Amino acid sequence: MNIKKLDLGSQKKQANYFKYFTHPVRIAILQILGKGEACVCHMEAVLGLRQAYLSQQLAVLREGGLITDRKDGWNVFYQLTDPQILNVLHAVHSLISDDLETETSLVPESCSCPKCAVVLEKNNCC
Amino acid sequence: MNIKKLDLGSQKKQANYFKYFTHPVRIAILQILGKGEACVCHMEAVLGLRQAYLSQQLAVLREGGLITDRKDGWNVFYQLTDPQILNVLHAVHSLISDDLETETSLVPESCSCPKCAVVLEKNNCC
DNA sequence: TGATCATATTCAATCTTTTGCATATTAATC
DNA sequence: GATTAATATGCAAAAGATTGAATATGATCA
Repeated sequence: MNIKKLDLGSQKKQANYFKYFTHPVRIAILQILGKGEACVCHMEAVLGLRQAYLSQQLAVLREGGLITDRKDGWNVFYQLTDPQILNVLHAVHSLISDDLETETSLVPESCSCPKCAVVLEKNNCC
Repeated sequence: MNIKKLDLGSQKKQANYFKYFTHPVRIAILQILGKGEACVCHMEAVLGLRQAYLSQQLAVLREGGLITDRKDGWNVFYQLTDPQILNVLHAVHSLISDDLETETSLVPESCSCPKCAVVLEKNNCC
């Protein structure tokens, strides 16, 4: 039997990329950004997590090139680098969802971040 | 600011599922099975990896429900539980491939496993 | 210029995954 | 029934990821 180890270069790249998706908070962040750009304080409100912790996970995604940031005064707004990232999430979701569970809404009861303030005024909904 | 931690149940499930994809050998296995069922000795020949090591990774995928096995005499043939698993691989591949790299062929120079023996006889190719 | 608000970084403890080695199981053949 | 071929399992050391606490940066406002 021919035992010659392939280098699996392409598979290594893919495996490494998948690591960005192996954390519930990172998935939640990507889902939020899938609906449009958001600042850290917004995610804080939506997810109910401490800022420092979110900032760590955002750094992981930023270093992986999945998200980019844009500074605007006090706030830093993040967005997806490539909307195709959502395809990855959808592929897994449709594979494992029992289609009975209601999708977590990811809508905060209140959010005082600059973006949401406007929306809340108009819609009474973030 | 409203700090009420969501449970992120759906995101946890997804994050856990992604863990099956974070290993180059597991990705290679899924790619091989994407082309049809295969026995362990075939993957051994294709990937040039030791049997015990492959068997460990197969156990991970089996326990995760991504693959199922079928015994046939000396051999155990594996196959994908759900062909949609390939969608996940494709979504990431199209996201990160520079489209210049040639896809690793995953074709062994020789393979004496029962299935390949037949193919090799006919095609001189596994 | 000093206080404050939003966000980022560092570091260490803990937990999980990976890897390699040795050994076990099971079905077929002699 | 002993042997062999194919595959599986258990365990421990090494490597990597997660988490939390403390602290740093940098823009704005008074």
